[in-house]
Amino acid sequence: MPKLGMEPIRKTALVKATIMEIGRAGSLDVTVGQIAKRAGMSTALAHHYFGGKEQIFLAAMRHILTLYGAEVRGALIAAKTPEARLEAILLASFSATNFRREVISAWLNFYVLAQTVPGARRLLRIYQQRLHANLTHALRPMIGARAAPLAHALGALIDGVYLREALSEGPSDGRASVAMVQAYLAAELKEISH
Amino acid sequence: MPKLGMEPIRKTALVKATIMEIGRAGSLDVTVGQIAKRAGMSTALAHHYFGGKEQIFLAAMRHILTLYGAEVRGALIAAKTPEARLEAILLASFSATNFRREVISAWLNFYVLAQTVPGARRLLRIYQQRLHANLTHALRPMIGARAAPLAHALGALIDGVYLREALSEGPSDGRASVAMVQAYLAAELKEISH
DNA sequence: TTTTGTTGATTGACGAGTCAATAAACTTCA
DNA sequence: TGAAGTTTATTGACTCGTCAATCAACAAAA
Repeated sequence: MPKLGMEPIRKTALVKATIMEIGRAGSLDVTVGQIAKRAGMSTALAHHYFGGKEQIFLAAMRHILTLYGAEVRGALIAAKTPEARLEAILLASFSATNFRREVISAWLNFYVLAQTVPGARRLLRIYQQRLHANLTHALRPMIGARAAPLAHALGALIDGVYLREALSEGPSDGRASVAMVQAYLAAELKEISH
Repeated sequence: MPKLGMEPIRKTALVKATIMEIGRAGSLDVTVGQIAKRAGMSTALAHHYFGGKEQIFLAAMRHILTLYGAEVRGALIAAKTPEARLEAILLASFSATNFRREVISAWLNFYVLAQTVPGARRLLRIYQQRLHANLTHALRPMIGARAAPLAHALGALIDGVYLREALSEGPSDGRASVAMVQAYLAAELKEISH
């Protein structure tokens, strides 16, 4: 019973199902059949809308990156001071939306994907550049030229916290992670200002 | 012409081939055939010695972890002061042996593997605990009770640097990474001592 | 009747693991 | 010493399962 305008509905269903399945499996060893089933349709339909498995993965990755980007942007408009901007970025990075096991697992696997699939690599680069730009922009008024290298380290630290979270047993604690990164930041900032 | 005592030779050949293949593919999507071919033998022989693909992977992971552990231990015996101990750990972590693309890629993929395979998870935990213990031990004389949380952050930072290295185009620069982590450390240490 | 939605069935490829068979080296003991 | 038996090394060929992708066909809306 084909109602029209199914395409966007099916596509978002597939994207969400993909993220959930990757999170469940903990790897990219997820069949189109599993994804399609979770999204409530046949494999053939998944192929019909996306053309192939790789494109489904890329769409899922794009979706996660888009969500994350939107959340950061939203938090940034309310932040007026550099300090507030930094906090906004951190809070968004470790928010309940982004700091969930499935999402973290998907993220980790996208890193793997980016090693072989140019499209995935491009997407990940965009995320890294945006994060770096946001951090640098917030840090520059505070510490000038040393903003760039510190932003670099901060980015690595954030990624590292994500990576470890992918392995931890218990429920993810975003607040603790934010606190840790902020402690680092505070130390670096105090150090620089003597 | 079967000379005896082939088992250890074959096994190490397979382990090395596994690491190289994972590095080449950038993922765990590596067939036993590819591994066996690179190691110069038939698939059947690989199965004969290891029993299955998973065990080959685990052996490769154990090998990497062992190498890393040995290097850290070796660097630590020469280090007498806490500062020297910290530097030793960092230098070993980003040494030419451990900070090569294939090894980093294998490392990243072992994180993925650890999400599903209990054996892999156990191995990775051991690595994390050892790193944490080493860092804490070096830091305690310097900052007492604050050693543990700082070691936690340091571990995450190191992992994060690794993660980013897996994606970077150019050749890996271990020295720059060491410098970055040390800058962080210096800031934290100065902060704590007022 | 053309476009959009949808699926069951099928294909073609690939890969893990098994097996039977072969051969060389070691062991035993008559 | 040397024949008989045992263990270790090694592989080609095969089985069995899985999965991405395709296709033919049907349904309903425009």
